[in-house]
Amino acid sequence: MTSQYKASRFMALPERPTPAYRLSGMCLPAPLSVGELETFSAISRQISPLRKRQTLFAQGEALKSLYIVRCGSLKQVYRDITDEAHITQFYLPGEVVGLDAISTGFHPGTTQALETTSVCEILPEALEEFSRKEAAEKGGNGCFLRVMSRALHQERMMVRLLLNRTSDVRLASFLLALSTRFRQQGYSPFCFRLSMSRSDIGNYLGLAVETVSRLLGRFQDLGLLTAKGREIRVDDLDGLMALADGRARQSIWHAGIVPPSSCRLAGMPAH
Amino acid sequence: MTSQYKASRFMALPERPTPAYRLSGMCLPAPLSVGELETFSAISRQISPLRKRQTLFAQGEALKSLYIVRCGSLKQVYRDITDEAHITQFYLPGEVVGLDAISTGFHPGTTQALETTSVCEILPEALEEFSRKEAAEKGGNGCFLRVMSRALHQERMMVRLLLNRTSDVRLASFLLALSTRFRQQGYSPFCFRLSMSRSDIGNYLGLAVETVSRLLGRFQDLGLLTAKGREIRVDDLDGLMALADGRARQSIWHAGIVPPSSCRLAGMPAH
DNA sequence: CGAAGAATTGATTCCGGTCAACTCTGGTGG
DNA sequence: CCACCAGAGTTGACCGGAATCAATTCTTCG
Repeated sequence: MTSQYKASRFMALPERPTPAYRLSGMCLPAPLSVGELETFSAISRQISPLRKRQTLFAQGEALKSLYIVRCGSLKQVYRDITDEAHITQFYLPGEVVGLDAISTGFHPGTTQALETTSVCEILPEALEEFSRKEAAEKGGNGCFLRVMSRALHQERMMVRLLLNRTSDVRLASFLLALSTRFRQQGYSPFCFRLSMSRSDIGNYLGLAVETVSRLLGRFQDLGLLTAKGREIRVDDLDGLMALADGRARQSIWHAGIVPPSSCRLAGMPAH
Repeated sequence: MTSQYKASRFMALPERPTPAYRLSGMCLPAPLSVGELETFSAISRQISPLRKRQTLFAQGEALKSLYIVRCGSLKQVYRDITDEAHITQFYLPGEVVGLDAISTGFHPGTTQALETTSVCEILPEALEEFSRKEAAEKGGNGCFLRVMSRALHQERMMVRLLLNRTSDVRLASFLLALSTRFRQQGYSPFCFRLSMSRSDIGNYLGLAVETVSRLLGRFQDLGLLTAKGREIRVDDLDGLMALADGRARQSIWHAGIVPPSSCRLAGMPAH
């Protein structure tokens, strides 16, 4: 037992000792790796697909099972005491739904399908059995815990992303995250369909719908992408990434193309 | 085995079936309950206290142990690729430090003491042993997982808080969270000392230092609290809570007291 | 088709960031 | 002991980004 081994006891599969992470692509919870997915598949069972707008569970409902998204997508909506709705997560294929209910035993938000969506159910008995076995083998440091830790970390990065960043950076990061996810699922990272509305995106990113719309228009003017309704085609991935990493020269409104009238200075006397 | 029991298998101690949570008091990771604290204490060992500014571990360092704060406080600083520092957490007594390192095996941020601070170390061997036992007993649904789930949930609430809320709501929520924590630790919830600087608070909440300073002044004018340096006295807890829950009548700048000059209109010709 | 929701576009407002000057505090050394 | 200084905190003036309000237009879909 080397000291190297000792030091890495908490580790699952050491991924990489990255000292600093990029902000871009941090907008969505990390999916399970292929190996993890297989593991969980073994203890889960498919349930009949959800139609658009159908809910998987409602806010306040007791946690019965965890779920893994197979295909399609869901949004988790948390309604606060002032009855305002906040979208706290989008769940895409490969992601685990329900982790945030474990502490209280009740779901903190309603989760509903954005399109026809199929999920697998991880029954508690199966998970229990699985955990027991895993714990015996690896000392309680199983992939379940790892998934959770990753979600936690992602969430912290998300806070940072949304906090000090301008609207353009937020949206660019979000789109890149989606693009990455689609690539991981074997779809084109350049051409995909948004399953969520503009207002869902705005809500999630803390932006007004109008801002999302304007930004998409602006990205198009800059040649970064083409948006037709909910169809997105990424034309300049590097450009988008530069934007998302804050590495763009200046505000996108001053990057050559004519700014919209509302941003031109109202030439007021500088008395 | 009733269906009630079955439905609550994932649950630890069902806390309450709250359908909607308040945003206020969601600013800090939940501490361990007394029971959990005892449990972990049994498998941890005290290490020599940290002096102010001393680091517990640095960003990128391999995860060796988890820690529980005994007394004092720490901040976790994440430095991004543009070398900007982001405070991702404050850790107060009773909180577990290091959970977000489990997925990669490396700490995503430097963690340093804000004041003289003592922590307990949870050695990996002890935790392993503990988890194994717990898994055998309760089917892998131990308090460790619960702590993590809670942290995840807290983090999501935090995002919501920072995202759509105005600066006054953010700061009020933050102060209330601190107040609550002090009460839980047996200290006065009305009278406490901030261990972090104004700029730390600003960084954490995504506000400029100046804004934090102005808001504290404003809160004082409104009779919500008294701030003298880092000493805080809460004078109107209900008022603060109303503010934090967004249930305050209107913007705090229009609540009677004279607004600062910079907010008065500069009477410019409206042509 | 017609109605309801989604998306775009324009005009205006305002919150909070930035820059700048200043004060206050605590720590250090002559 | 006090002078000095650096960092923390406060205050003011100004400006810009994004919210808001408002008016259309474009999509779905019953």
